[in-house]
Amino acid sequence: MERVYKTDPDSFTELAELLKALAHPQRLCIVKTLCEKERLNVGDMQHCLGEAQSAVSQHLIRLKASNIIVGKREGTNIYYSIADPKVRTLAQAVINEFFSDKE
Amino acid sequence: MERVYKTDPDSFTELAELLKALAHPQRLCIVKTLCEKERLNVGDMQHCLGEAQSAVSQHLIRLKASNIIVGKREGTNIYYSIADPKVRTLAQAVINEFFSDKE
DNA sequence: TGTATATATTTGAATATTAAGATATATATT
DNA sequence: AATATATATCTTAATATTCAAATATATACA
Repeated sequence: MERVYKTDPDSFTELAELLKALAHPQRLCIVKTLCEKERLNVGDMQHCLGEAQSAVSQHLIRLKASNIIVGKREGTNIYYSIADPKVRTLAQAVINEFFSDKE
Repeated sequence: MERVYKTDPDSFTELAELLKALAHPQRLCIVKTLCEKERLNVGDMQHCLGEAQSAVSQHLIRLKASNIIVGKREGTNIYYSIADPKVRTLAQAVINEFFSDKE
């Protein structure tokens, strides 16, 4: 009996987690905007998303837990930004690829 | 009161669905391999994944439902392949981006 | 027709995700 | 200290995902 190919699903666990964290309309919206704007506080995102405060906050926590964003407190606000260049590149690649050539 | 930005989360619904379908280790494994091999039948994937037949079948159905793959019956086998070039490009971009520069 | 092989579907249980409302915490200002 | 603002956490209910086992279907072949 012959194996046609051999690949290890375990090696995809981390990427699957990352994609899962991105795979939500509001989180994608947050990430895309952060890719463009560098940093935003939660209130700004609420305006953008038209979402309940707790919902936005939970999405941010999810994104932070997946190391997609980081938050920095400044006074009463917390400013979020993309955690690292690699994530930014990946997120932008996905979004651009998807929205490009909608011909 | 001033809006800092305005983006519509709804426009991300479709992309979120796509990413959600990809966001599973075994499905990523399937998709990556299909990107490289053009086409595979279910039995081959089972060998690759080391998964129960029903699990593999259900992942394939999920991927098919999200228009990521298509299946073509040939006799007793069903051969799956990536549904369209755009999905292939996107999937490859994600995977390459993620696994590249693991320096 | 009967049987083997490849694949799909159904079902059920465990777990995860989501959203909303209520409450809590941290900081700032008076 | 009291109050306001920004954000987080907890709780609950609804919904979705996952996997495995059992069963069903489709094709091929004797």
